[in-house]
Amino acid sequence: MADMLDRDTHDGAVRFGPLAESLGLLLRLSQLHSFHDFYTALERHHVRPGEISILMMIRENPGIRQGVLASALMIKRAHMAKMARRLEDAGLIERRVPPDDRRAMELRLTAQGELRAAEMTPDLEAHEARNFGGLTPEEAATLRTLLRKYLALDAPKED
Amino acid sequence: MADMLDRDTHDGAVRFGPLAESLGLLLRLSQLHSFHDFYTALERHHVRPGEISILMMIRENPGIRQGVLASALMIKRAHMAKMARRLEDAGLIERRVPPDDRRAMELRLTAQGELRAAEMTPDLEAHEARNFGGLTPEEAATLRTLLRKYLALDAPKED
DNA sequence: TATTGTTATACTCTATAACTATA
DNA sequence: TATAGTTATAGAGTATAACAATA
Repeated sequence: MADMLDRDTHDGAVRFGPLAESLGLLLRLSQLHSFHDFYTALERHHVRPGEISILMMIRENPGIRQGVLASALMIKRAHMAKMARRLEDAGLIERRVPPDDRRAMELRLTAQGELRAAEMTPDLEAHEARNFGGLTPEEAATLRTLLRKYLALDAPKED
Repeated sequence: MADMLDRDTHDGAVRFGPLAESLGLLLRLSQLHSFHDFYTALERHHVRPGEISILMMIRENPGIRQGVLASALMIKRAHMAKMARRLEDAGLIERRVPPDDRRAMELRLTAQGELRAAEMTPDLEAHEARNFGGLTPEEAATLRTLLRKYLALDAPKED
């Protein structure tokens, strides 16, 4: 269908060419695609996109230190500091200086934070259940497995 | 080592919990992971990350219209207008109003743009060849196939 | 009326470096 | 000296809405 195009006047289908083999671009477009649904699904909770994963990760790892969380989520420390402060101001997390290292900052959900996280969970799950794009559930499972391996998510990581 | 954790004082490995099944988060982290290498590999060409895919896409689709390109790359029209203008100012692309629709704007690489694209190609290819993360080349190929299907990249798309 | 591109604005995220207080 | 977190700043991406020209 696209083979009748004038070589120099584009009208119909877009050719990705070698870029269709670019893992980086495919990941970027896939992330945008996924994000679009994510955002509309979670919009009503009035939490910023980046904050949701932080809340959920703190729920899974109570007492996690800011820097550890930042590196797990590939967020810069400087940015994490701002977001953590904001979540504290919003009353969703508590930040506590541990006695053994007074430079550090441990993060935990407050009761209100737990509530908000619980409120968001159904919408998150609905988003995940819907977020298959053109994939079958089995293909989506394979995709997740490959992404985890790509990220070496189970192995310990350096900064 | 991590099994002696107090339920509430995190120190060792980070638990992703249900988030390890979140396609959205996995895509986001993977994209950041990939981008990190991409950025350092292409840094010396002094072209912004977003501009590289635009140049490469115009090379593949000479005469493509701004809006079509924007939707293919999932960039908002307003943003594309700025980037296209910038690339034009840099002398890398030419923007031409087609006679059949004088609202539109067709994009083509200039000679200088072709040169820059050609200069970047080896670094792009080196990045792609390196960008397997923890995957085997076969797994990376499967990952690309799944992402293309997730994106329905071959099928025509709505806005 | 609808569409293409443009401009303007505000917000989010990112990168960097300098700073403090602790270790 | 090195590390954890903070602050400040600049840059890049994104979302939205209002607008002009054209269809």
